[in-house]
Amino acid sequence: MIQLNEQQRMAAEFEGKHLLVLAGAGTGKTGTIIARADYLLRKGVQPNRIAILSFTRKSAREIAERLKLSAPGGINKKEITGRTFHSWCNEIMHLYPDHFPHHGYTPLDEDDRLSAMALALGKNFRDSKKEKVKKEVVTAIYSYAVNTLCSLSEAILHVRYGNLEKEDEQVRQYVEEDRKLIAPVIKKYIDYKKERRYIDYDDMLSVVATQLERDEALRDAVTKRYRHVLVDEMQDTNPLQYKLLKSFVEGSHLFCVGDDAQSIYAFRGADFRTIHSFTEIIPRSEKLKLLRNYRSTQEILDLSNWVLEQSPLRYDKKLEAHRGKGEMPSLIHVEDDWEEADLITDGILDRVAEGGRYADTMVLGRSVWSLSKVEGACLSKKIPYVKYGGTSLMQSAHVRDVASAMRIVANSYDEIAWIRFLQLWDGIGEIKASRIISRVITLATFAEMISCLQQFEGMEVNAAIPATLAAVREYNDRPAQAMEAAVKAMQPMLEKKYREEWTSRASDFEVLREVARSSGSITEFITEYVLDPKAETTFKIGTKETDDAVVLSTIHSAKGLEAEIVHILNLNPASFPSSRTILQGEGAIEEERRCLYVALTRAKNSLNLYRNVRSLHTQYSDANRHEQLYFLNNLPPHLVKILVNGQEKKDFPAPFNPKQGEADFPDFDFG
DNA sequence: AAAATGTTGCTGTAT
DNA sequence: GCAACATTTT
Repeated sequence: MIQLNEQQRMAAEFEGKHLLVLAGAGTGKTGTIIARADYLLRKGVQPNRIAILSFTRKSAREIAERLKLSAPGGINKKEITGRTFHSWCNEIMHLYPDHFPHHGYTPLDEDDRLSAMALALGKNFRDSKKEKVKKEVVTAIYSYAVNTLCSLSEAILHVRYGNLEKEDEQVRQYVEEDRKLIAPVIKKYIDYKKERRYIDYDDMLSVVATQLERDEALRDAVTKRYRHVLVDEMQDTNPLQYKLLKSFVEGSHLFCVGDDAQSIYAFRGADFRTIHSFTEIIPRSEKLKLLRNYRSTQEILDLSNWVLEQSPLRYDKKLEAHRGKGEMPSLIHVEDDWEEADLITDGILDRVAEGGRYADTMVLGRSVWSLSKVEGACLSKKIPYVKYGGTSLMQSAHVRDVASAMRIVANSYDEIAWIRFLQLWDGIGEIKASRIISRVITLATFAEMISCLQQFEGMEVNAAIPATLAAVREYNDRPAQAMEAAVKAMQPMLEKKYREEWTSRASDFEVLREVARSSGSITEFITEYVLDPKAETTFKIGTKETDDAVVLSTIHSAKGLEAEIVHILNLNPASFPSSRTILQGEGAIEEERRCLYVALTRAKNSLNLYRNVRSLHTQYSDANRHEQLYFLNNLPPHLVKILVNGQEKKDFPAPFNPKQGEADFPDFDFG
């Protein structure tokens, strides 16, 4: 059994219909979800009747693992799963295939979705101002509209003109003109998906949410199946996910846990204010608060509270440390990213030399590549680490190459896979590939396709192309072998393409084969892998497997985690908030502030912030504005210890602020 | 004309 | 690590 305080126990053993638990950082949110699931299991609820939902794969996995440790004996622990909203929707489609024509479609990951949108856009798409519109922007607009259930105009206004005055006549005109141009493009993208049997991430939620709302029989069946729906990080629910949950209000029990101050997914359409109105919107629901922080020392919470107080928004939150006083957080002045990485990794080595663990330290960055210098320093100093967030194996070129052959076998309409697969072969480029695709993609059966490729009229087609596909097809029900066949057949080209890198890249397929082994078909493997591509990279010391490793993570992926020592990279003006955010208006800036708050509240004992001289200004934007908005402006001196070159100082060295016309780099000896 | 190779610049956070 | 663009080779 799990140790709980009075409030946590009340939540876990709640006997009413629906419950919302409002809980600040470190008050045991995840623990309460686990305790709730544990309580239900002990009461005899079958594990597959409980859906535990989260927004990131990592926290979903974390919950499942912790629950397995505490779960009572006599139950099948394999059936305990924590899942993302997306994988849950995929499961529902899988369980009730008759209600979903999209069942078995090829899921598009973010890169594929952009490729599909590029095809819909055509080259050189320009808006009414004759500016080139990027596929990324149109995709963001469409995604925002789907996730927030809003109109295309509202989405355009939010994504493209978020910082401008909504009521302005000129702005309205821009939006209207954009809408006229973009609407047909989006229609084309939607038609294209249907034609090619594609389903993107947003569709997975949208299809299931809509079908559940419409189809009473289905809703009955699904709510009977999932009696208890437990939602972690409720503040990150967007309107589409909320719509999905509403189908469960009548037949199931909702148990939601959240914290408005930790909402950092507004970019995905989340609105933390929905948790404020939870009890009004959901009938027969109650609210509970968890107040006491068990994680951090008071000094860490004082700084976190202060950051939140600077916001014009009111979060009605002041965390108090159950643990009492500790060490003061440090704000450390560094010259550049390399010094930053060096200081942090040296600190890790010192601690380990004194008998500490690698796993005591967590390094947080705003983006994945902000972690790269620290990663490099870990590699060169032989520090074991796990890196969360960022590109998974599936996004790396060699895996996509091999997967393309498997995808064609799974879904012969998959044009994006065809393009990639064909261009791997000698002498086939964009033009020849599209010629082949246009003929092959209309054929009804796999056999016809193969024979068409074998005797292709008007062009010499390498016989190895149909041979490869036929070989992969042999193992349709054994994805691990299918992958092996694909790698074998494609090896000569892959070796040529990746040259001396090939040996190290080839070892990735061994890892992937293990994953593939648990899937029953190629289609299933592709779907599961897109939904959970195991994005973490682990560095081991020698060949020894170790679970003691430094954690490198984005702030987003670190939500729900904690560590003794936390380092936060690049806490400079121009980074917090970033120049990009400043252009997006106040909402984005406030989200950025919450992001910082999430990062600060991960620390248990030691919190180290780095202020990096080199990134104090960027070439794009107005340094004054950055200075003005910097989240650590007017930081009261009693909250942090300022360190410059290891010495405690009263203040920072003067910010490096070049006058106009002056070189914007520090003195450098060119001799 | 099409493919292959080289270069530059840029990347938010997640599913 | 890759996409978009530029240049060289087939």
